[in-house]
Amino acid sequence: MEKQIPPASTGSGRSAQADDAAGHLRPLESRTRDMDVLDALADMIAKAGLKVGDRLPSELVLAQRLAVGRSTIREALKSWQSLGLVTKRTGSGSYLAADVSPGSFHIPLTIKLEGESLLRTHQVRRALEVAVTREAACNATDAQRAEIRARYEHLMAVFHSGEHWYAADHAFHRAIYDASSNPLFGEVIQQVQSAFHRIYTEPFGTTAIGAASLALHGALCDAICDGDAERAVEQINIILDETEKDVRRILATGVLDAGRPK
Amino acid sequence: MEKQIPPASTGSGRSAQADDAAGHLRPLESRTRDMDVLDALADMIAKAGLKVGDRLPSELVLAQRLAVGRSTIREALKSWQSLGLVTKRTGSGSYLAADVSPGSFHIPLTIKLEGESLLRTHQVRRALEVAVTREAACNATDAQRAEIRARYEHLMAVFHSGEHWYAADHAFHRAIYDASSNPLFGEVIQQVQSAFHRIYTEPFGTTAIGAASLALHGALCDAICDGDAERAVEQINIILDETEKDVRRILATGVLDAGRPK
DNA sequence: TTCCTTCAATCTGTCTGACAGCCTGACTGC
DNA sequence: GCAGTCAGGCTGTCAGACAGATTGAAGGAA
Repeated sequence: MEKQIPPASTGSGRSAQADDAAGHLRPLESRTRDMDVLDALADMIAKAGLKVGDRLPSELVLAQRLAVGRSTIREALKSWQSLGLVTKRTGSGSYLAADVSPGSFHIPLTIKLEGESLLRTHQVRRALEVAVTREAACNATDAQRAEIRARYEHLMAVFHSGEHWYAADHAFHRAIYDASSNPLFGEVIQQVQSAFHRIYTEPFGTTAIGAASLALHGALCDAICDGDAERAVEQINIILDETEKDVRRILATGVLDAGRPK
Repeated sequence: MEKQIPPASTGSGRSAQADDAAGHLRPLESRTRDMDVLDALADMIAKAGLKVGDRLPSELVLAQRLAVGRSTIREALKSWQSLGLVTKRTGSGSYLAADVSPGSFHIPLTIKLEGESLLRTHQVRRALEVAVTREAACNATDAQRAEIRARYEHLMAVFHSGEHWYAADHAFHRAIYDASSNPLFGEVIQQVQSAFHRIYTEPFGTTAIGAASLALHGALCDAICDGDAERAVEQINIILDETEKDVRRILATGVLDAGRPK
């Protein structure tokens, strides 16, 4: 991203050599005060055992304790805020919004909003869902399989009661992610999904998207609980096919709001 | 992430209903001044045609033009900085680091640095690489296939010359991403890879990782250019198997630096 | 007693002004 | 032509101030 790709012509070896040599250099970031503040905050959070939702000390307190100006504290918190690690409420305080353990770091993804973004994010989701489903089917513990089944039954109960089943569906899929023994899959999928929702602002789980696929979740649940990876992958693909049909229908009707996401 | 998952017990339907109802609500962001500034900046960048690497107007100028305090400008730019959209150089200015087109947005990922993070990011990469390889084999245009082959030949030329082939390998894989007709795949993979590199600071492309797989790239290139998706997927899996072996070897020798990434 | 109103303390969002250190381009002397 | 020097511009950081939002507690009404 920050590096220019050399031309494909095999002729000039000099510039390629120079580029390769430069490949050994990493931009040494000038330690700025904000970073020190964030490190200190991460330590504080770990040592104080703060959990998601807890309130951080006020900016004034932090500034005094760390012996820096409030502006510096604010800029540091701004970084975390834009990474989704904290949320700030005017007049109230800063609240932990994610698990900030020292030794966790963050990669921002940039997605361009174009006409087919919905399909694109769905494609990425499919690749990840297939992998995570296979993982879960192969590696889930008995407790995790029981959890998946419990979530599935809860989902069906909610659905048959006629209530909105967004949260229940979310919980079901998340149980699968958790069973995959690789939390990164779940994180990436959830973030991609959140991008999906930001593009198409209508809440997932209404009749618009996914309703047709709900009847198929039972087979997926069974396959995972049986440890049958191939059948599970087959089922998740069928489910995603249904969702993709819905997405294409939405694209065809041109419901996609042209406005940029805020 | 900001929502509590209801307990799996199927007993209480009330809380689940409340959560489902809440699923229809989106957090309405209290328009804060920073956001307005960022919107204005995005417009400015679009209208002025600023490209990656260009310098933004100074904070003072921006503050005066937008009639806000410099603090506000700084906090807004801090957001973009932490999202990797701009880089700031002390005493020099702020520089565009990514394509900030109005209508692009950003999803931050959190990765915990643990012993097996390398394997986890590699697993995610595998899921995405398989998908993107299949896409590329099926949908690449003739020009794109030619580009892939050119990059491959360049890669081999660089390799046989004994120089470092990091950039060339990067370019080869990127040509595949570009041929997939879904730029999102490439973006996600590159970001995951950059996380990989931040964990294991040694540059990819030295003898440590990937050298064994280089000989296998030819078959991958052929399969994609032939449009044989299944063979291409098979080949990329073999390549990733080799890389995974290297990763496991690194983990076994405990080379992973214990320090947190800065 | 219980509920509602009011209020004061607290906190964030924003602006102003200031200063040190870094960067850059132009100038100067050789 | 070239290298060193310097002034101006820019960012990083701090201190102080004020408006608006929030919150919890005190106090009054039913």
